[in-house]
Amino acid sequence: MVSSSVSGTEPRRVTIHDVARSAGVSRQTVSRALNDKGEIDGTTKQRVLDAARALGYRPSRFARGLVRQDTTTIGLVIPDLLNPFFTEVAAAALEAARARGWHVVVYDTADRAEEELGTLQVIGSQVDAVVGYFSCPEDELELFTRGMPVVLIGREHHSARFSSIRIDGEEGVHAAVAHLVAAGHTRIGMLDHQARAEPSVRYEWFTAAAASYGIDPDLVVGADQSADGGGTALRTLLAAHPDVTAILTFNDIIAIGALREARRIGRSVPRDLAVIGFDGLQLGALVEPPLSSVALDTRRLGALAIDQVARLLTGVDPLTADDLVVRAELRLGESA
Amino acid sequence: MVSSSVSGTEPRRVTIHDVARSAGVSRQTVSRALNDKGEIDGTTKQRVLDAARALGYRPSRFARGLVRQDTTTIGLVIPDLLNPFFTEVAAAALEAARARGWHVVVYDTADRAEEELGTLQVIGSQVDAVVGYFSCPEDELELFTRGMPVVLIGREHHSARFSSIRIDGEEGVHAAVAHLVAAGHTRIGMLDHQARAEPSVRYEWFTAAAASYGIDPDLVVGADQSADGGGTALRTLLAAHPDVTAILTFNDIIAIGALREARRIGRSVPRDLAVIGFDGLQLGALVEPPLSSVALDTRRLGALAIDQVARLLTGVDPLTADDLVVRAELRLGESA
DNA sequence: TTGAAAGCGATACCAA
DNA sequence: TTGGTATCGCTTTCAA
Repeated sequence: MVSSSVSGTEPRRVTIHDVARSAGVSRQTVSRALNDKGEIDGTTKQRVLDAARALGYRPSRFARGLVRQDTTTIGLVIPDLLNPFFTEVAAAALEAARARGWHVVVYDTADRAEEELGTLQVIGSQVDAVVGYFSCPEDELELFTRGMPVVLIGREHHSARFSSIRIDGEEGVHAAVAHLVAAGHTRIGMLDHQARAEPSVRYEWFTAAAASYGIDPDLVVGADQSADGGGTALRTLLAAHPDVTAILTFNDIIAIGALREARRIGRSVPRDLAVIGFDGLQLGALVEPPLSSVALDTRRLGALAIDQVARLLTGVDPLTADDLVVRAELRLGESA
Repeated sequence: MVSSSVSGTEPRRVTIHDVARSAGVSRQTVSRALNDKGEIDGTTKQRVLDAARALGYRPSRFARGLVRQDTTTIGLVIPDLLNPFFTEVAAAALEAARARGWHVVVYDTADRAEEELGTLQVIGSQVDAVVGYFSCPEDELELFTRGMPVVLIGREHHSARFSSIRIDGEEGVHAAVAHLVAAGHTRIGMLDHQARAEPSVRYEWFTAAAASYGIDPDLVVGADQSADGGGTALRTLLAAHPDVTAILTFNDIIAIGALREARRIGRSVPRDLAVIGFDGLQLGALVEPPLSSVALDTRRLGALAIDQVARLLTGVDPLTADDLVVRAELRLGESA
């Protein structure tokens, strides 16, 4: 039924003009009929609608957007949609955006910095604002997002050019360590993020908390951001420090991998090894035993980012760094 | 640094015209400078670029799209981004679209049919094609997507108006049942999808396979599409049929819930209860024991959908129903 | 109730 | 190397 180009002829776009001609009216009348404006005769309207349908007419979003400057589209850039943490944030952002009638274009950078730039290049001319995770240098970010509101998530340092939502896990991690200490643990290890050269902020929170309890903070090993990475890291850690009885991890995925590995090597959790993750993924409730975690409110994270975009876009009353914070708190499962 | 409206004045858009005036050149020269065309003096170009920067100029995507009819945006509609199955499909679709330089606007309908229509209404004027899961009646779907390519996923019946990717799990389910039978199981239950009135196609595959082995196919109970739903359903099933020693489930999420419930009630998996899911989620590898599943190639699913969109969009050589199939195959973990 | 004309903000094709 | 003009497809005045 849909007519397609038969003999190599380009299927030239059906415009409002074609509909007008076919219905024997002017373009503006077509516009009225299509947009449900009043001031139009019922019969005429029907005739126009029929003609439009017959021709398979679809208004150009560009032409329409050009005239009624209203549609807002934001670009959401995340490193990996398959990582449940980002998925949760994305879902929250999508929901908050939908509530405002905005569209969200999602870009998955596959965790590669070079993809980020490519994405930004493309995005730059396609969205009204950008929200996301970026690992590329700020000056490049700045270069590619000129004049556009940008809200960074979970990126600690930033220039005045950007808004950024800070993840504050200091208290949560402290509570986690306190919980472990109270349970009698004295040798607490950490499976940190290994990708970056310097230790993560989460590790710094851990060392600070450990210090306040007189715990040795040096039982740390880097882990790849995956379940397998967590398993491998746990093995490495225990090989070096067999006396470790509890671990904190950079995130829940790593923790889940550690859980699995512990089971393999016959360490019962939490009896022989207590495990506390970070992020508070819904996924944590599905594993055995249910994961304890320093949990983040991902819904709030996504909603906050979108809220700030809204403020930036209208220019009214943007939130300051003090408000752009999501605090993590210890949520106990059964793994610690 | 970003100038915003100070005294209630609308922050009128900076156009190419403003830049031209500020740089003392014509609009076309500005366009040349911005788009890296040749035929422009280096000095002039720099002057224009500086002016643009100073003014915070950003080209209108609508105006640009209007004249260079090239950008393609597709709408991806999924019921729930938090459901790992849809996430996997979405990730695959995103990747395939990116490879083509397309943009993907993602809409989460929160599993509600009425949201689907609202989404379609909005989407209709914002994208060039639609890919996704829909549960609303076909005629409504048709109404809201007039003249636009639509690729449905995993929806069995469909009018000629749409393309649809069929999920064929017949052989996979048969293999699953064969595997269970070979292991000595004779009482095999199924935790089906409960939302719909009629039993699912997956259940039909199960009954067909069961029949060929002389297995009673009536040990079925509906489950909510969640881990908790799986647990509840398993409880119900075992209460009615305590002699069941193996189950198939509508999907992996339900299976994972069943796994957890089995553990709670002291049934060891797979010794006391064999479990086989459906979907083959990556998540299945994280639970204990690793889930056996009738696995779908979600990457292919997403890629295939995007491929068909491409064909539909250009009008060349669209795939037929026979090609639009993704077959599921049994992938054994340790749960059966 | 309808239509003519004037934009919306950019790019393309000429001519200068 | 530049600038004028037409054009993309649609909506919005303003007249008729």
